[in-house]
Amino acid sequence: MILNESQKDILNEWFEKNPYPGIDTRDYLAKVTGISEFQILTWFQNQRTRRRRQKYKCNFGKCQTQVQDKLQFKHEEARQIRTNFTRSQIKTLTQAHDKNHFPGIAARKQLAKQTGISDKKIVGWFLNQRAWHQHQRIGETSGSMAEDPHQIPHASDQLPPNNHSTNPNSFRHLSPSNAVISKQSLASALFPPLTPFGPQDFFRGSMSQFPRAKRVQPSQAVQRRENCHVVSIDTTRLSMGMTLGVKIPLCTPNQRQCQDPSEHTGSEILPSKHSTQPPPDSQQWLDLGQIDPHLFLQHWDEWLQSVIAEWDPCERTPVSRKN
DNA sequence: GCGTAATCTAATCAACT
DNA sequence: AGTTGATTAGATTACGC
Repeated sequence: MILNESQKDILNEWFEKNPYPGIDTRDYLAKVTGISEFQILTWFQNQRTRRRRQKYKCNFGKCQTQVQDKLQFKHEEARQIRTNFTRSQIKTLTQAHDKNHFPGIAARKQLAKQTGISDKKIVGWFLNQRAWHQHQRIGETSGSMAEDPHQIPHASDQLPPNNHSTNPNSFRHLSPSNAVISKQSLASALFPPLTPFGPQDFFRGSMSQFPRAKRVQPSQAVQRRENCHVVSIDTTRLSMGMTLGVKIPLCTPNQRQCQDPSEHTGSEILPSKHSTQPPPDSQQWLDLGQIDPHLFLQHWDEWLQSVIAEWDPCERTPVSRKN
């Protein structure tokens, strides 16, 4: 869908006033422009990202200004009133989620019709549900790893059946023994203090100057894994205070295909959007115990140094990117 | 205070220009 | 090749109970 000029004019005008419109403004704009509130939301999100990218290209003041921008508009407009889904709605959504974690537009429309929930809320519900499952899975994996230090976490494991009603994001309340360590801790353990903004900023999402973990779309995951040999590491064995499974590219810095370690986060191993086939099994993943630790450490060191050497803070990526 | 819907950023895609 | 709308993960915020 392409917005026409008058629609863009209206949105741009409102964007100048407030890049963080609340639900009332978005509803109003939806009426005025004739496009959905969800599309308004998406348009503003894309605009913020792209204008920021232009504005702060090669600008180290980004972090500070971003925060200021957000604080300036935050809370000025109300959020959408929190929805309480009914049991039957949750049941319907959960059943759909069991069948397919990535419903397309057609499936969502069907669900919207069935439940009376808007497409936007369905998208949000599935997002939160997947997030909950992902962290639940990691939590279970790290918990079991503690019992069996030889067990390698395989991100390609099938997702467990959805037996709970609704508790996405409750991973935040995992007990310490089960908790997935924060990305900040992971970053501080993985990266030397050469990063200009320190480990705290490294993974801070909106604050990040250094690229955050690169994601792979569900439909891409299988393809990329086939092109890159990766070592799946049980990081609990590295005594670095980490419990999150990390996969490290087993290739030299000159091998361009798999330089970015973040391409191999667990999140990339997702069911294909267009396929009901389970992800390839874990046979392609090498057990750390199968390789020479010295060889591994050498590659690891080489890789780290290459990332640091190649990283230009003015560029958004430490290594070459597809685009 | 807890559970979780809503919202954020960044990365990425496909379709279009 | 650049632009744009859409979708995703992961993180965070904030509302309702």
